[in-house]
Amino acid sequence: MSKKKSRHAPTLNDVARESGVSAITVSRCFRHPEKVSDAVRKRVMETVEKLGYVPNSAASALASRRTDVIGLLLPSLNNNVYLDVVSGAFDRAHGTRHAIQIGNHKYSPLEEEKLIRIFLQQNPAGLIVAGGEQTEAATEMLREADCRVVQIMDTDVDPIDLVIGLDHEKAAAEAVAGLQARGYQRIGFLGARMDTRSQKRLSGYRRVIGDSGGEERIATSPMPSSARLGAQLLADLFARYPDTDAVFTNNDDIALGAYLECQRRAIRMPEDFGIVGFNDMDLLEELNPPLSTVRTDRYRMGHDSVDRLIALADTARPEGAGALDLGHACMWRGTTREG
Amino acid sequence: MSKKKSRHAPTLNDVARESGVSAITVSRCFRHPEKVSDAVRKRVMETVEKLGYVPNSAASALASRRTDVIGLLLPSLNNNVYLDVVSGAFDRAHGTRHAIQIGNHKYSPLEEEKLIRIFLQQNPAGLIVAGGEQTEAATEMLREADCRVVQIMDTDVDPIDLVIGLDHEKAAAEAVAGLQARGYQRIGFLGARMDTRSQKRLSGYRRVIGDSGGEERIATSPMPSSARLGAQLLADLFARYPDTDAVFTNNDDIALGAYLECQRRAIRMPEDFGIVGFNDMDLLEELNPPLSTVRTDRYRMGHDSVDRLIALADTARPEGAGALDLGHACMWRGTTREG
DNA sequence: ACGGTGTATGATTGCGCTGTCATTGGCAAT
DNA sequence: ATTGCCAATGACAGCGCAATCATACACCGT
Repeated sequence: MSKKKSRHAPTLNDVARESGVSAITVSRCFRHPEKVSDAVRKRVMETVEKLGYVPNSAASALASRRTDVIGLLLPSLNNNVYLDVVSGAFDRAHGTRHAIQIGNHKYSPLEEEKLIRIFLQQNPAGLIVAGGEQTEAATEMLREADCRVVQIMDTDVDPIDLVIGLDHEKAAAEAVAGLQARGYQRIGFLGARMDTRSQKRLSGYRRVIGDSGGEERIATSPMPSSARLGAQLLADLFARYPDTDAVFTNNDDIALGAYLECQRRAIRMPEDFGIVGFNDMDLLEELNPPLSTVRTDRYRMGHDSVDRLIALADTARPEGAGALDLGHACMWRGTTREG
Repeated sequence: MSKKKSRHAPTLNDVARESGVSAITVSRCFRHPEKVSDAVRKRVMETVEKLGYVPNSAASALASRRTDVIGLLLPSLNNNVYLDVVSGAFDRAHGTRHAIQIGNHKYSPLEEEKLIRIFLQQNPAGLIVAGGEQTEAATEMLREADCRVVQIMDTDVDPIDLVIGLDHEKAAAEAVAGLQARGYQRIGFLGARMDTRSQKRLSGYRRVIGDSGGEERIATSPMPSSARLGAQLLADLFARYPDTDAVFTNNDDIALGAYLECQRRAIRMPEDFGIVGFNDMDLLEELNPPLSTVRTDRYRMGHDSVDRLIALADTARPEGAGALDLGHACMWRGTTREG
């Protein structure tokens, strides 16, 4: 039985024997390279290369009670917004020993709670949640978790370890105020799905409209956002407020739908009607006229949260939980008049 | 030391003790439920529920030399096409013990080879590759792999276990023939990135144009596709072939760019110019006029490949590798004349 | 009553790695 | 030379589970 086992991946022991060191030293070359002398590490790494050794992550996880998995819990996978987050996260994790594992709870807090439980049970290296409306139990689990947690998308959530996002209320307020500054006076709000972030954008809209003594003109739907829905919402808004002269929308899909509806109705943009979207998906800039929107940096949210998680892995929960505001940028383009 | 350990997830042994059975029986309740009597299984499952036991996947993987991970190797994460695949894969895996792990090789065969090696080393439950242009070594590894492999996107690749996709050459040919049937006579091809699948679409175009004795009018770019590039490619094509009266494009991004460029040039669609895209992303149908395209079912590719992999897990490599053609559908809409 | 057959359950072992603690040897301070 | 200290390395045990083989028992036909 102690013959050479063919077709069998080399183990840590194989590398150790071949390099003339003990197994634990080989292990250290991977986990704590600073604790191994340069000479030995070099020799070991050459053997690793030669044998094509790849650490067995299951064994490592079992022994250390810690996986190299970073969980990424998202509310949707049908949405470009989260695709950008995923893309940033994967780019940062690439080449490290960390793997990103995605969970999709489809905007269901209960589902999210279940996913958090499952993920935490596997002792992830870190967890990224794009939440904002977790259940009590979920929040409690995250607080008790013995891995660092990054909350992304919003900045105004109760922070656990680190928050990376932007202030949706403020961004919306700025967009609406920008519309006013550009001479639009009867500004409406179009929103779909109306999750917590959409609610924040709505309240930013409300604040500015309220402060200026204007009338709220709101059309929303619980449906997921789409261009088609955007067109319907605009139609709905016009039915109720025919003199509306601009809309700020929940997101770019809705904005695009409104934009296309305006084209169908031969409403001139930006002269007679203004539109501002939210997120700045690539396409908008190519339209004629290009669509104004609020740019957000989703890629960086994904990228930076993984980056921080790798840096913070195996550290204790920091005293003061931090917030990293990635900000936003209003992109005033062809669907709004000059300021 | 044998006090009750607080803050410690219950293990299989805890469940076993609590239910009055042995550990292996509890294990069997999860892995091979049919081998346990109903009465015992019910009792065990109640205990599982009561203690909130969740199997430790690292330990399971180590002991069984098999993880519950299904690898999904993709060439891009900046693309709606693959997002749909991901979405389908996650939906199918949801609620099973299987986890999807994504790898993004960014259209680099060498990177893909590296990812395949890393994934295989962890003994995945299955592997999904959206390839078509693997390196020799990569193909060899997949053939030798002791997990089932599903190749998606194309049907005309050399199959390993199972192929799920569509015939891009045929789909393209049908689209171009459709343009001809609708009276367009000087049809161009617009393509970006020109990976293998794009090449197949191009050769479908070439075949039909050649068969009809027409002239090839081709504008391509190695850049990733985008609406902006689509506009440029159309401009390029017009510069060389001013009398072109229709284009079939590599994908919808390019089609959209061409569409917008036509709008800018005030070229009337479908009367004076026809456009057909590829993939059918949601947005197209909302445009004025709605954009004609070839519909492909990416969601189902993701969904079904996970489905098959779960069914085939732990089975031997089938004798005759199968191919599942999900087909396509030409969506003749507003950018092409009536047939 | 008997052996044969099949089903349900258990005992043992080890998967590959890393945490912990022990050991070694070199070197500076005394 | 002695002590103390630190850096580098090693021995050992065990993480939680499932494969394997062993065992117990019910049930069958003869």
